[in-house]
Amino acid sequence: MIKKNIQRIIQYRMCLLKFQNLGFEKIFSYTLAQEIGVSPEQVRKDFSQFHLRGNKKAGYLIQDILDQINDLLHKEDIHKIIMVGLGNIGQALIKYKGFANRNMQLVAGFDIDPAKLKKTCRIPTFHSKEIPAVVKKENVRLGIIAVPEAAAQEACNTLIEAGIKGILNFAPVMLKTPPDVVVQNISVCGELEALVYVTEKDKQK
Amino acid sequence: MIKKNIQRIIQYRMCLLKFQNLGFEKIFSYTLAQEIGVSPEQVRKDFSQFHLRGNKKAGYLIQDILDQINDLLHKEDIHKIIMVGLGNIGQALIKYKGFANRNMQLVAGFDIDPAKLKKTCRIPTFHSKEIPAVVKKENVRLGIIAVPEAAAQEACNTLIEAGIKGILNFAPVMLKTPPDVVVQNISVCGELEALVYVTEKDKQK
DNA sequence: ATTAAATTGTTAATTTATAAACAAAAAGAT
DNA sequence: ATCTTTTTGTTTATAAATTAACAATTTAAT
Ligand SMILES: NC(=O)c1ccc[n+]([C@@H]2O[C@H](COP(=O)([O-])OP(=O)(O)OC[C@H]3O[C@@H](n4cnc5c(N)ncnc54)[C@H](O)[C@@H]3O)[C@@H](O)[C@H]2O)c1
Ligand SMILES: NC(=O)c1ccc[n+]([C@@H]2O[C@H](COP(=O)([O-])OP(=O)(O)OC[C@H]3O[C@@H](n4cnc5c(N)ncnc54)[C@H](O)[C@@H]3O)[C@@H](O)[C@H]2O)c1
Repeated sequence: MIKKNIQRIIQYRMCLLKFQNLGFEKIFSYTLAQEIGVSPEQVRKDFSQFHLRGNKKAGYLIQDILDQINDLLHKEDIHKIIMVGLGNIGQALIKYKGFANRNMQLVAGFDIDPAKLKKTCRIPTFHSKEIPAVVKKENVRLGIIAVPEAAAQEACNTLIEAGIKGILNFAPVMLKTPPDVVVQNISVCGELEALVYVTEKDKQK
Repeated sequence: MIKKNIQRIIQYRMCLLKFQNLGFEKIFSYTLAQEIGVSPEQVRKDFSQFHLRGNKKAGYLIQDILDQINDLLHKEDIHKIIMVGLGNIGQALIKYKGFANRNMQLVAGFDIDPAKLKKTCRIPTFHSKEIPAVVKKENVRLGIIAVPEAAAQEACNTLIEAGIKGILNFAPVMLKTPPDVVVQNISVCGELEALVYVTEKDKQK
């Protein structure tokens, strides 16, 4: 549902950061293309569509492109996220150190199981009934659903009701949402099934 | 890289199982379409491409279509998976109960940190140097990478060398692989960044 | 028995995405 | 100063994916 070109822009950004950390100031479409596994034409087309300009014969100025991509992706802000479900996946995400340097911040976790709320934790945790209050107080727009399949739609409804506009869903169900609420699904088993399909097909050749 | 139609077939399967558990024997393209958020024409087109036939005016026989999709997805076999990296994500996956009923089985976990290998665990764990031996002995074709970014390509190379053909990668890097080894990336931050982009764009309207 | 309604499955049209082609500009070489 | 090479950026072409159209068939209704 989300356009492919913006997804690649997100990848280019990571790649540009990598090369910048390696000490480079400029980069060619060819290099970026190789890194993320597309054609150089694709890179130039994507850049063109987002008005990211380089220099003939001299490639792209990494800092310049990064500044503009950061603008596009609203990297001037820190994006607050709440998480519903503090089980296996929930705990793993809470412990994850990688959010900060992508300007993401898990501001609170929620569960209905009092045992899960007792654990000391890097972020404040509350009973799910507190979701509307916290979302309003912290002005949060993004939520992660990490509850069992059976509870996912209900959790989703609560998030929508509270004013969340983007949901990352780990539960293996398609959530029903109004048009102004966007869902991205992460399906570990689904991806593995797709891998089985393609690798078994390759085998036959 | 993996075709969209097969990814939807995987979704249809989950949906068919759901309706079967609800007691239904037949289903219409319209219902499936609504459930996974596509048009009925898309469902019929996908089914047509995989030779999944229904009955005019009577829809699709759930059991029949399931049997055929199960064939397509090689659901007659249990697919063995190994995992490299037993940190936050690795532990969450090991504890995950949902693999079994999708015919997936985590058969071993690997790490280089002896502390991680000491923990008692639902599956056997080994030092990473044992990867080739285990892959060969168990005849594993799928691997999950859940190591830090800096170690991901090395882990990937080890898996490839050992004979793994499909890799699910949680590290935020694009892995370099030969053409016969397929990678699926799971990028939590990337998905969140995409959500920020679309939800902020919606806001402007 | 005929007609109407519903639903599939295929074909055609449209849209979107990717790839190819190439002109324009810049840098460097002769 | 002129020519060659490199690389961008746009335009054109091709391919892939989605949507629309509609004939064919089945069921049910009159
Ligand atoms: N763990 C994994 O590796 C993994 C992999 C793929 C998919 N998933 C999916 O992610 C989701 C979470 O998986 P998990 O392994 O962390 O499960 P889990 O059972 O460990 O955790 C689920 C948590 O949600 C809480 N919960 C239940 N109902 C709730 C509600 N209505 N409101 C708030 N909290 C509620 C439970 O108390 C529990 O703490 C599941 O849908 C699962 O299918 C998990
Ligand atoms: N935890 C999350 O929620 C989360 C979210 C998004 C992405 N990721 C990505 O997933 C990966 C794992 O994240 P994590 O939070 O589980 O990290 P972690 O640090 O908790 O775990 C990484 C594990 O890998 C092991 N390891 C390091 N080098 C290794 C090697 N060469 N061979 C085998 N094992 C090795 C470490 O000993 C450690 O146990 C990272 O790349 C991270 O960026 C994690």
